[in-house]
Amino acid sequence: MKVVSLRYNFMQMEYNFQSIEQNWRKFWAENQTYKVEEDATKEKYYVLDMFPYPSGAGLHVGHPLGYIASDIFARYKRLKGFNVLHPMGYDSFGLPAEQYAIQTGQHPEKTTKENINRYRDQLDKIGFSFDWSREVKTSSPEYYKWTQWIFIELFNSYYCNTDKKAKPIAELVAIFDKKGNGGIDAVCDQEFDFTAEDWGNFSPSQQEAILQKYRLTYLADSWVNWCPALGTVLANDEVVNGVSERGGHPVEQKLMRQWSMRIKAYAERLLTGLDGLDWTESIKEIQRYWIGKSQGASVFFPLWKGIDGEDTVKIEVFTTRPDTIFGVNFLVLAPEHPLVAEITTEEFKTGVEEYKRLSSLKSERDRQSDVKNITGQKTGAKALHPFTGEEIDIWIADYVLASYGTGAVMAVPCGDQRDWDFATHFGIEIKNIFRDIDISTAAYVEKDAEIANSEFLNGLTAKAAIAKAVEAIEEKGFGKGKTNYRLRDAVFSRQRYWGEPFPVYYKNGLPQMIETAHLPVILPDVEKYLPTEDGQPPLGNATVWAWDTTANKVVSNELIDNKTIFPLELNTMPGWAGSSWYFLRYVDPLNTDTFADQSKIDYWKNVDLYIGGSEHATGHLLYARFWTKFLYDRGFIPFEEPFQKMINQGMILGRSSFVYRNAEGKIVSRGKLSGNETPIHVDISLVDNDKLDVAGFKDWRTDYATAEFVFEDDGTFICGSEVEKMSKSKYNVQTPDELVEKFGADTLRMYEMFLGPLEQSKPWDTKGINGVSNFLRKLWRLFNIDENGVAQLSKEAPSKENLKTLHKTIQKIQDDLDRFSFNTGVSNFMICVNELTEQKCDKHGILSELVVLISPFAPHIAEQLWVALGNEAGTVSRQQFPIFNPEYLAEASFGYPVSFNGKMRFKVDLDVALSAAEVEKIVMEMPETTKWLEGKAPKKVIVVPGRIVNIVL
RNA sequence: GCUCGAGUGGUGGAAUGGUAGACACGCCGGACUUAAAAUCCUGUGCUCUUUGGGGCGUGCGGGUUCAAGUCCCGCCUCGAGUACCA
Repeated sequence: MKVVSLRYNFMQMEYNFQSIEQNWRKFWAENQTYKVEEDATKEKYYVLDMFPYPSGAGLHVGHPLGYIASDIFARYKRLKGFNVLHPMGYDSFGLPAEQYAIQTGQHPEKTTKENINRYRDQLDKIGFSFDWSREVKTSSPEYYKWTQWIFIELFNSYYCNTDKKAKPIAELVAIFDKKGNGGIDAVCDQEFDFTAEDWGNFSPSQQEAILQKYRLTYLADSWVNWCPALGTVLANDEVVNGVSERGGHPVEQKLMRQWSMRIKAYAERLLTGLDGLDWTESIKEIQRYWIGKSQGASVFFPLWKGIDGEDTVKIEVFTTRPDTIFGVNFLVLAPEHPLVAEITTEEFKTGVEEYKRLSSLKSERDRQSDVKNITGQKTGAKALHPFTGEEIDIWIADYVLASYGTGAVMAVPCGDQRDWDFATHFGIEIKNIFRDIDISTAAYVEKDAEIANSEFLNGLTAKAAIAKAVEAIEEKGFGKGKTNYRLRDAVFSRQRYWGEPFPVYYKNGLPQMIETAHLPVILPDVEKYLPTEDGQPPLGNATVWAWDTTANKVVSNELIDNKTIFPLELNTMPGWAGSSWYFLRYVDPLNTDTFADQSKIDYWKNVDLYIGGSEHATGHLLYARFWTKFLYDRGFIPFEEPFQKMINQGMILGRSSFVYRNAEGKIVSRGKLSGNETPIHVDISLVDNDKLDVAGFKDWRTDYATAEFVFEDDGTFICGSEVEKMSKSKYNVQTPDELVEKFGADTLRMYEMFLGPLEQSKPWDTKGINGVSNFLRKLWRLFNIDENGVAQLSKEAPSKENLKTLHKTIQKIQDDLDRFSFNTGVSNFMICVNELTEQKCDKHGILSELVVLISPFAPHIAEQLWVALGNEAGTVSRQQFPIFNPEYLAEASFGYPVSFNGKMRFKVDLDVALSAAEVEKIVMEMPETTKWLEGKAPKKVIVVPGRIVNIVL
């Protein structure tokens, strides 16, 4: 033993990861090793990471987790002979940079640039195989020129329900010119009819107002989530529990004129498209829920007496339970419903006004937390039940939402708990339409009861009754069957500075698109990044922000004459604009004529593997799917789903350390706590294995310099710990840089993978990193590298045992990678190296294949060893290797069944690659088999290739 | 409340219905060393034991199966999403 260890120390070159990694980083950059081009002779594979927002805090160890996994996969695919597109960029528009700008007056572009440089620096150290020549930044004008272009295309499109796709708005206008809008089945805000003649007589602004109801992006007054603290509106996915996702500020409802995206037009396709995607069921489920399809009917309830004899006023409600229509006791409108003011009787005017005022004051959050508080107000108006002709009261209540369905419901207290609560609270009589069901204590919401008191629906249960009710409603013209979606159109305006400017100017109050040839409209400079005094968005501060329609350029505001020079839009686009199509730009990032060259798009197509967090389920992932479908409809791209397979990596949490201060101000060790101490976060760099570096702690903060300590009995100071999100303020941030410095990038890469399943959230912990570090040193030692960096290995033929170890590993690693089990992949390498060490294997043939196999995981050491084996530098990173071909193991292998277990099944060693018939023969001739069969002939013999033999009697 | 996911040693975690706990950390013991570090070796689910071995073990209770961590039914706990959606 002693001799062996001495021999290694004297003769072997140490594994010096620092110089190795530095050299290869340089080599890869200089040789552009990872640059890819279209290559028709190779199959493409597109591996993408969700690009980061470059925040000021830099990367912590959690960020690279997904990047490492995708990098391993990209490298693996390259070894298998695929032409791999693996780019990276930055989602560089966003709130933090702007808030920093407000505080410091620095241009967000400057801080963004600094942050990007820092990110790039950190990323480079981890050995990613990104093709950096394809880098995109959403905040660069060359990029957002095409974001603006997509916006214009959306503006110039409508959604045709007949063909179930988006089409140019010009085609719609042509139809209007010819025959009006009768018979057109298109997605539209409102139902109304006009003839070709009407259309011709409308003024341009009337025409435009109509078109806005069809366009896929449109300007409309809508109820939006307004966040006063951020001074901007937010999309639904940016509001969490009634507060803003960023910063946690309260959000209220406000009616504002805003750009919106007609994503609702795509609701059905966004829903059905999920079926073909290889995503986790949970993300699909979240999207399904968010889209929220429900089938039912919309029913019109005429007013009891038309206002001033007018009999056209009808309240439209949406219900999923038309079978309960005879149980309707009253109607409820949302307080914001447009008809409320109109229908309210004199007697109830003040009450209704007051109720509307109170509910408008409530924030979204109050409205949510107030669920148990039942409120409502009678309007005095009455509607007629369409079937029975009964008079029913119309109420307003804020449990009815203006933005869902029609903003009005038919209340069926016997069959809906909320209606029941409401009726009970206000002492409204409840009609029971269920046979033998007691509804005195609660509504009956199940659908299995027999319906009674309902004329033609009597005796039916829900399913049949719904169909029959819809039939009757349609037949009598009271309404029609309808599908409703919870998904709402997405607000697209933000009252911010640091975002894409709209390519829009206003002529007579009507929005005009700037022609593509004159894009991009570049974000102007402003003095202040805050809203203007009169409440305009920050772009209201810009002095050069008007559009000259003759020169086609941005000019000074002073020149605005509304004849040839017009004001430009003051809002900017939301953060998700740029990220909704960036995967397309990577394909051809420098193109100035189009968003990407058609032939390149045709070659690379959509993303094969997308890795990122699941927090984007209802935001980015939905919007990107929407835009992709739109671009597909309009013939710009040949696919309609952007991300075929997706893996969601879990969050890496921080492990915070605490010291405890007692009432006397002493700092107490964990073992000496009495329970009355206050925990204080302490920087984790001062703590090793829960042991505090007391001297360092005293230096850390001046107020601790003279602190008194209560130590453990053995004189050490032990910290407490807790798992929390990694954050600067908790002093628990571990940067990858320190670990790369200390252990090397290859160790970091493998350790992050070794931590556990990729999808799982887990606390960061460096306890086990030595294990990986030892493993790489062991691997290095196997190669017996001499002073000149050359591997001293035997050219002898490998032993059967050597081959078995290698082939088993090749098989397992492929299995692991194909099911994205990177952690077991690392383990299998460890097993392999342990076995080869034990076998004292120094065979060139075995070890060179091992290097290839391990290169996706630990590319730096693999390159070094590859060269040490006498190969050309850089080739292991790009070349195709036959060890991954299915034929390889079949040809090279030898196998035999190893274990007999149970009565009918044989587990066979993994590296068996004999044909099924051969395995069957061997197994059938085994003494155990013969004994078990007792002379009977088996009915069936199932051989799972190379794995398991089942014998069925 | 509803929907989805997960519960395995001291720890992170392996395991296609087929020898549960691979691999790693940690720990115990040993070798080498003046010493430390590094390295290497042995052991390590719990438990009983006459040291041969035996019993019990994958949140709980049932079931299917020759065989269940894995499949089915009912609970418990934790996590995620969502929340008056008519």
